[in-house]
Amino acid sequence: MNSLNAIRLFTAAVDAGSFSEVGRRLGMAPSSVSRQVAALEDSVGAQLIHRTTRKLGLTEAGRLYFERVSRILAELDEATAAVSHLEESPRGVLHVNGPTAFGVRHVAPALPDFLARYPEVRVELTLTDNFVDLLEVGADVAVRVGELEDSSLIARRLAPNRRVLCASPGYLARAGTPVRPQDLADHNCLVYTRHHGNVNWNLGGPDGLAEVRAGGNLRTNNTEAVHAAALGGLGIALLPSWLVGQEVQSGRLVEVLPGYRAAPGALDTGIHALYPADRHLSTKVRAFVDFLVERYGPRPYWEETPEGSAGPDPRMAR
Amino acid sequence: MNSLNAIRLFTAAVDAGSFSEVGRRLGMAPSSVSRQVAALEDSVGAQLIHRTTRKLGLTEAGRLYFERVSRILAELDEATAAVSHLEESPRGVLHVNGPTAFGVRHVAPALPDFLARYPEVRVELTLTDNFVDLLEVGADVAVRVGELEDSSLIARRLAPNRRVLCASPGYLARAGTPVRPQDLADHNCLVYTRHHGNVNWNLGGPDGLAEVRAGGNLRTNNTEAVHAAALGGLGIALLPSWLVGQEVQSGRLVEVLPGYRAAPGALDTGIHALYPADRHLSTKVRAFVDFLVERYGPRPYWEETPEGSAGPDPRMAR
DNA sequence: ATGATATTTGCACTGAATGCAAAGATGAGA
DNA sequence: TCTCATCTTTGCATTCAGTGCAAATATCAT
Repeated sequence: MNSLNAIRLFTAAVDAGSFSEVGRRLGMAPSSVSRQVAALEDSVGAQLIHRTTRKLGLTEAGRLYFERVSRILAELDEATAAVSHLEESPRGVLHVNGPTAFGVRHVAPALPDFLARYPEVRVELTLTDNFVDLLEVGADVAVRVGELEDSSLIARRLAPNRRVLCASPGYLARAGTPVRPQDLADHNCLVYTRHHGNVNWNLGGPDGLAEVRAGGNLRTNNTEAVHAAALGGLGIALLPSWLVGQEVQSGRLVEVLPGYRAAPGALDTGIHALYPADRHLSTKVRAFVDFLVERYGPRPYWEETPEGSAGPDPRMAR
Repeated sequence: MNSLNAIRLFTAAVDAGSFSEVGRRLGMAPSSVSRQVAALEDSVGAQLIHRTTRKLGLTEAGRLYFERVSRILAELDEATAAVSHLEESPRGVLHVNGPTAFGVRHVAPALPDFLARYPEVRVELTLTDNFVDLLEVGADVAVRVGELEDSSLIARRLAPNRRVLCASPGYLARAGTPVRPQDLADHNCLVYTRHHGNVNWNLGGPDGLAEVRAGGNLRTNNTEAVHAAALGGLGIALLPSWLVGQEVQSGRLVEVLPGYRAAPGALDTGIHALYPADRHLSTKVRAFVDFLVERYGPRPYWEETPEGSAGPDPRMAR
């Protein structure tokens, strides 16, 4: 098992023509150089350098070894430089993982700006709705909405995840607009069932928490289906603001009971970027997470209401 | 300055998929593997492997580094193997240096047998009459006749260097044959002058040393010239046996005062092979020197006389 | 839930690498 | 020819990196 340092000293000695000169250039004792080269010769089992007090001369074995090894050292340095280069600035392929609904609406639209800012980065975006192991899928960073599995990953908060009640103007015109949480019992509530059961909506408002039994003629485990049904005027839905915010702004949906929000629960811990807790966080991951934090900001664009501050204190949902 | 061992452990970890497995295969503690890889990551400045308690996953930097580095490691092992291979058996180029006269007569004629025995060796023979630095000319081994410069070289005795008196039959018929050393004063002595001066011949015989003033109408610093003159019948010469031995055997020259030899002096220390005093003597040099020792033997073929043991005890010249 | 196994870190220890000084060797120059 | 400067090598004490063990923490399978 020959040491890399010994090989470097050997080539340096060939270049310099003297062990002492190598010591001078590299700031070490000539005896150390001598011993390292001698150890290398022992390890390869052949004399590499003929030594005289005054001159060094390469053996045939030494000449052969030098030619091959000096090229190899250069390649090794090059490989190290290439890896270090990767971390000088955001560069290379960035694997991003996230849920489909959020990814389509708020990650993919952000990528043009991100890639414009970092031209040497290429993004591979994989959108999956089941929680995947970052290592399994080979992702560098994941965007997660809601629950954070406890793991060795680092979570950086990107935005709050607030759920609001909303319905289409058509439905409200037909069925009326609730003014108190209890009124929901008389409405067709479109229920997203994460797992079986749990059909109650916990709403927080000016007068504290109110648990409302939500029921109607649609229950599904797919948020998009709830969304589509609400847009179609089927009833009142409890949906995340990032999903309906812009439709509320455009008027295609109307916020119901605007003073009330889903009480913070497992689903409402916020939107986070997750990445491995490595000692060396790659610059491309850091750049991407920073970019998302900056883009969503403390108050994401999907939260903005046309009237200004119509909603309750946004800190409530934190 | 990254350690070669760390790189080997890194690639081993990628191959094995686990630090513990590497430890098991290489017989070391998993913690050592972990630390070496961590140190490598610090040295290149990038995370190479994502670690989980259960799985290892390559970073993009790690993938890039692994691809390049595993090939480089293979090349390095190959280079080491190539050098070691050189020393498994005599192989490669053997640079031989020697004096012209001896080389032409006794080294070059030996090479066919040597090369036949060691087919993988190629010989580069350089014959020079001035003493050269082995390192300067890049020689692996030198054959030297006579004086040995004191140096760090190892000298292995190949044969004695005896000088004998001889003349052509024609000269002796014309000028008579001396029977005592003192008779040489009346003969035309062909003098080889190593440096200026020193025209006396010190002869050893049955009755001890005899210093004879040698003089004649030819003095030269070239042994070959003396040789040619003696063959031409100009006079009596004191020449090394390796130069005239076979001509004495064939009768073209006749030994004069056969009981006397040049007394051992600087020129008569013998014929030696010189090679660097390296800790690793290359097999090709050892093979060549052994070959010459065996070929010349304790009594070189040029010393053999037709009558058997006509000359004095050959040990005298030692 | 529990057990087996994974990585990592603290800690003590061993061995390799280092620098310094001295010795031996060689070439240049007086 | 002698002396000096400089080179390589070796002995010796010291330092530091690398190692193994044990404990802590984390994850997957049962």
